[in-house]
Amino acid sequence: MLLDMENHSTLLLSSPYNTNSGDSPAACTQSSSPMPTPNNYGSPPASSDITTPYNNSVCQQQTMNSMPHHHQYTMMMSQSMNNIDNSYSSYLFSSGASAISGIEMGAGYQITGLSTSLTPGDLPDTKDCIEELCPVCGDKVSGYHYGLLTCESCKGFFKRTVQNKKVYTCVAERSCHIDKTQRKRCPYCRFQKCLEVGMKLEAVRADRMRGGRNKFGPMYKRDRARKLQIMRQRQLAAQTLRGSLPDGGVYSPSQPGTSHYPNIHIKQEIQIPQVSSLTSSPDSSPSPIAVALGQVNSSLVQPVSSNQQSTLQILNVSGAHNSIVMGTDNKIWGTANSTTTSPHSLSPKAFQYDTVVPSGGGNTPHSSKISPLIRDFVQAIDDREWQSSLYSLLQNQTYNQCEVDLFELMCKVLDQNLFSQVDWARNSIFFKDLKVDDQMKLLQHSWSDMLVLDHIHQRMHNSLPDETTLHNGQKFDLLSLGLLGVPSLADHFNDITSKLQELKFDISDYICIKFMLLLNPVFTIPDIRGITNRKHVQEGYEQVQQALLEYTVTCYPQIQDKFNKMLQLLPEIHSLAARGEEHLYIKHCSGGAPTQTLLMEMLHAKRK
DNA sequence: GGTCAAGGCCAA
DNA sequence: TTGGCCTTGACC
Repeated sequence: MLLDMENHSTLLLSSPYNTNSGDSPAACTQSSSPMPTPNNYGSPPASSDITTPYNNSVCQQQTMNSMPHHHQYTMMMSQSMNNIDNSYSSYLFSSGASAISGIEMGAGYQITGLSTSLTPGDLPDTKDCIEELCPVCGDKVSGYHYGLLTCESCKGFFKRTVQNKKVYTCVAERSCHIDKTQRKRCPYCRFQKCLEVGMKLEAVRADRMRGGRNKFGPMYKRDRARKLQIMRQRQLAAQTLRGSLPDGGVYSPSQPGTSHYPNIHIKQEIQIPQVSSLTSSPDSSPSPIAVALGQVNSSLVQPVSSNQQSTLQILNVSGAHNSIVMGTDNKIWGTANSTTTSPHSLSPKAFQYDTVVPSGGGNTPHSSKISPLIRDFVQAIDDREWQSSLYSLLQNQTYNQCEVDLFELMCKVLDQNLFSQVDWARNSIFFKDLKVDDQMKLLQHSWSDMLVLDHIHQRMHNSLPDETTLHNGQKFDLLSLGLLGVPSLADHFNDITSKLQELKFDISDYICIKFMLLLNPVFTIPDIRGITNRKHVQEGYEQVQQALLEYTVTCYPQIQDKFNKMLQLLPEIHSLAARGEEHLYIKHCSGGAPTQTLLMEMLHAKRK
């Protein structure tokens, strides 16, 4: 049963959304009745294990195309796609931990006061120097509410909506702009935005108990510490730059979006929302934008607790095509994919080296014989973040949706993976020492290869199934992520995977190959322009190459020439990735793919 | 005892 | 229904 739109026009006219703000008719209607079951509204049947009452919607068929795709992180793209270098550099420059060769006051921070002689000891607290804006409406934040910093108004709105199981309907395009003055006009879009930016349903207490703390307390604390650190770094950078100005100019915060410094972009945009919800913010499973902007230290990511796997319902385990339904916990897969024989195929994990070296027989080397380089690589892997982020995004994007555009959803997941990839690279040895321009060029030429490799890794070593059932009942083809949306590449993909399995491709192989893909463009594309520190890249590549060679010889003596056989598969991976890229590019040019994503920026960058 | 993120209250 | 302010109570 869909809400009758005509009947609701009456409600519409008497709605405060019409009168309180804005001068155009209200865009949405709402119902305060308890949320109906999905079947009441003809939604695709949901899994029986879905316990949340918020999976229902009274909306009409809603595709991702009609969803507000203006994820605010795209607002941070200071340049158009035709200016990929500057645009992408904004992500990298915004890193709190890495090079600050320019200052991009992103993440919604506003400097409201800058001392002219700051020292680490007298830097102001975050409260004194950061004024964040609500990621939902842009109003002033009043504190952490339901997972992230929001204003008091959106806090109350979110609480009422969840507590009272409100059901809203948008009578427009479900992409209503939400800001301080218009937030009342469309509660549907407002609530969608609340979810998009990362407000957490589970933070609203079912028992309505007052006071106390919830499980997010430590996350808020870390988030504060992180923001304070970023703020301090930016202030110090600003101070440095100020000292270099010929006129000794002083930054004036009174001019939004401007600066006296020609190369400093002081943005006064709203707080960067979380692309994914629920587990995404502020740090349990970082959103891609948070990751790419350097707001997240991956080491802070909370692991998915083991008991969260319990409600996973495996609907179908059949050969290589496992199918699962997302439970209400943070776990989406947990069954061994029968196509793999990896000993590490129980669940995504943070790898300890001793668990990933080949075992059994007399060929097992003591881990001390393994290169420290590889040991560090492996121990830095934490696939729980990847898993958690994926789940969060899929859950969030299908929350309260009858039907979503699966291709667009895939693009969003790829985009998120891309942000994670950028963060991984940016914190990686060799790469992190490069100038941002060099980093950009390397990533632009390797991102798709690495996405394909990552997917192979997730399937082989983490039992990623080929399909999952979304909360709204739709099936999502996880394998399409590895194929970059080209189903016809499945055979090629499986062929590569099979060859790697024959070579007993393991975690160490994976991470070394990934590094080699990242650093490889210098050699595969000798004329790549602008790499200023080719020597450093080359040295890094050769060190990883040597470490991998020694590793394969030491640990896999029974596999003849494993090293070279693996390298021979790289062109195949590249070929597959290139076809996927081409497909995505064509889709994008024909308007069939989301715009203003990092994914599309990357696609365009290579074609400049 | 202070902090602060929950829920509650109530005027608009 | 909204949103500012108040109360509560676990955690530090």
